[in-house]
Amino acid sequence: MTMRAFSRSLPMALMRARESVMAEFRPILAAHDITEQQWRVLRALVDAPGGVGIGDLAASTVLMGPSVSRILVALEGRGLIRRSPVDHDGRRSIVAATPAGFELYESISPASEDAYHRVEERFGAADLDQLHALLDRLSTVLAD
Amino acid sequence: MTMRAFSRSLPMALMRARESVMAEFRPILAAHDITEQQWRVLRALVDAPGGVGIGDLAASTVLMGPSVSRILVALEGRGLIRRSPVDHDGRRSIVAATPAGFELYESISPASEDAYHRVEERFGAADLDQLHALLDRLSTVLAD
DNA sequence: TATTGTTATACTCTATAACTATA
DNA sequence: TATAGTTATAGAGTATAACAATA
Repeated sequence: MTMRAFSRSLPMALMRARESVMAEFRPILAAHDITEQQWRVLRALVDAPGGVGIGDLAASTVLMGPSVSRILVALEGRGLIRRSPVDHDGRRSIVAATPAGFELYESISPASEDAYHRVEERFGAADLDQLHALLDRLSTVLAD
Repeated sequence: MTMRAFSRSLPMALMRARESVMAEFRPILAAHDITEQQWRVLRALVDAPGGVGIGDLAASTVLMGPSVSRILVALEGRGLIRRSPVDHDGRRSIVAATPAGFELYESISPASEDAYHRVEERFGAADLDQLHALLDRLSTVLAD
C-alpha cells in the first residue's frame, strides 16, 4: 500500500488553502479590530436580520457554545449586537445585529468583497464555483 | 452589487470542509494523545527522513515559529524527535523523527488511511482528485 | 548588521465540566 | 429530567516583540 505524501493530506490542503485566502482578509479585519471568529458571528447575524438563537449561531459559525458566549459579550460591549428574550421560553434568547453592527459590517464589507474578487480574478470564476460546489458537497456527505 | 450570502464565504466553506474531514481524524489522534499540530509536525518529519530545518518545518506545517519551538519541546520530551546541529552554522539545527517517532507514526497511520478512504468512498475518488487539484492551485496562485 | 531559533507576553479559541434558570 | 445558555478551567496556538547566539 503506497503511502500518501504529506502534501496529499486533505486536511492540510484545506488548511493551506484557507490560510492563503485568509491572508487576503486578515489585514481588513485587523484594521477594524475584529477577530475572525467575531467576524463570522457578525456576518451570520447580518445574514439573518430577524435574529438567531445562540445554539443555531454556534452551529452556523462552527464555534463552540462557550466561545460564542464570550464573543457575544465582546460584541455586546461594543454595541454591535443585542439580545432579546424569547416569548414563552425564558431559557432562550435571540441575538441580532444592532444598527452599529450593520454599520461595522458595511464598513468592512467592501474591502472584503474586493479581496474576494481578487481571489476570483486570480483563480478563475468558473474554478471558484466548482471549488465551492465540491467543498459544500464534501461537508454534506461527511455530515452525520 | 449583490451581496454574497454568508454560506458563499470561501474561508467559511474551507473551514467547514476541514471540520468535516477532521471529525474523521480527530478521534484517532486523541487516542494517541497527540494534537493536530503535533501530528502535522510528525508527518512532515516522517516525510523528510533526512531531517528538516526548523524554519522550513514551520513553513511546511503552516505553524508559527514559537509554536513549532514548543511543539518540538513536547515531542522531544516523548522521545519522538531529535535535533542535530548543522555543520558550519551553529544557529541552525536539523530536526528528524526518532525510531520511536516513526513507530508512533506507523501506529497511527493505518487508522488515518482508513479514515481517508472512507472519505474517498463517500465523496468519490475522481471528485477528491479534482478537489485536491483545485486546492493546490488556489494556494499556489495566492502565494506571493 | 542580519539571521536562526528560543523565550516572554497577552490574547483568543478549544474542549469539557459544572452550574443556573427554565421547561 | 432535559434543555439553553453561561461560567470555570485547563490546555494549546496565534501573533508580536525581545532576546541570545552565531554568521
